[in-house]
Amino acid sequence: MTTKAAPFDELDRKIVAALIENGRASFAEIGTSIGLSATAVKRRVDRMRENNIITGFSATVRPAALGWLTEAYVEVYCDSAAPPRRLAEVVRNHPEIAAAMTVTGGADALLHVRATDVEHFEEVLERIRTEPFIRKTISYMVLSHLIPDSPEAGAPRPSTPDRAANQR
Amino acid sequence: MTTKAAPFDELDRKIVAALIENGRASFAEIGTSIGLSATAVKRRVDRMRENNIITGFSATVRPAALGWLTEAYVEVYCDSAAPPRRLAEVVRNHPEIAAAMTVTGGADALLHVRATDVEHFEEVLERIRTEPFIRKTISYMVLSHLIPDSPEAGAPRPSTPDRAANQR
DNA sequence: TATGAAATCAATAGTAC
DNA sequence: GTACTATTGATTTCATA
Repeated sequence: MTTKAAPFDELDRKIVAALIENGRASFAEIGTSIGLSATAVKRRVDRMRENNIITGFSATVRPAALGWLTEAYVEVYCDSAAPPRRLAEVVRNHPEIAAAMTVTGGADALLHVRATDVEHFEEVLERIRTEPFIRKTISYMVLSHLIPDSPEAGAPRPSTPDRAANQR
Repeated sequence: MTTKAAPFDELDRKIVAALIENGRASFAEIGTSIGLSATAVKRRVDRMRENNIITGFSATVRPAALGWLTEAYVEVYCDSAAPPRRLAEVVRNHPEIAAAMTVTGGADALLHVRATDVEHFEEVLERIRTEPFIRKTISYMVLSHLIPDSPEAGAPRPSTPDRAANQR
């Protein structure tokens, strides 16, 4: 069972869309725009949070404003059969890795890395390449975003904006 | 002038971190955790929104729950000198493109594409390849996320969850 | 140019229907 | 699904360092 008994309808869709656009919109405000009472909207939101359709709320931050000026995608090649379990552990050890996934194609994984500057990025890369079963990496530096206000052009992981903030 | 007169201090950093973790946290709550009054927190948040340090608030959504089951990164190769202006326009025409950036390396751009399923993805790819100056694309399908709750494992662009929602 | 305290207004969380 | 209500949060005003 992939879907459970979650009657996800058009109204839910509109509520989610509204909350993606403005995560602090009030239930009353959303309700007005879709023709529902605030209470009804709240109950639907609560249900969607229960069902992990909505997993949370977050501020969108311009990373450059916090000192994260460098960004790259890194292909990772592992020894023989890469164990995704272990790879996940490794990835969590480096807070500069904003996202990581296994992918089809030659590489075993693709990392999205954020760093304060090129020097910092090089340091991260060296750290990653030191990990046991990582054989090689290929980096693609991000030059500019073609969709500037997309969520992914956004914030780094909350865990460690420390270094960035200090480096200004 | 890159920074203007924005005295971004340790307290601001903590507020931002708190709001990234929970975008609906109350000012009082944040204030208590960092030793500031709700009023002071609100004023700092307002200032950071003014200064575009915080650009907005958004719900985090599990795309699979909305029917976006397929995800890929697509390298795009353009004819001769690719004009980033035009490329940005093209990218905006395809709502399935969640993020797009120019990158170093062989490719001119890297796209993050979300689709409901493989069939839908193929359709998107054909649409992209039909665009005037796009010469070739190379796709890397995402198999699994190694950081499941990262923001980027999150929602597609608010513009068009329509197709996904209908396709359940 | 910052803060905090108090008053007011709006939103949320319950409850009942 | 709505209506009503107690509580909580947001916001404004004012005083202070």
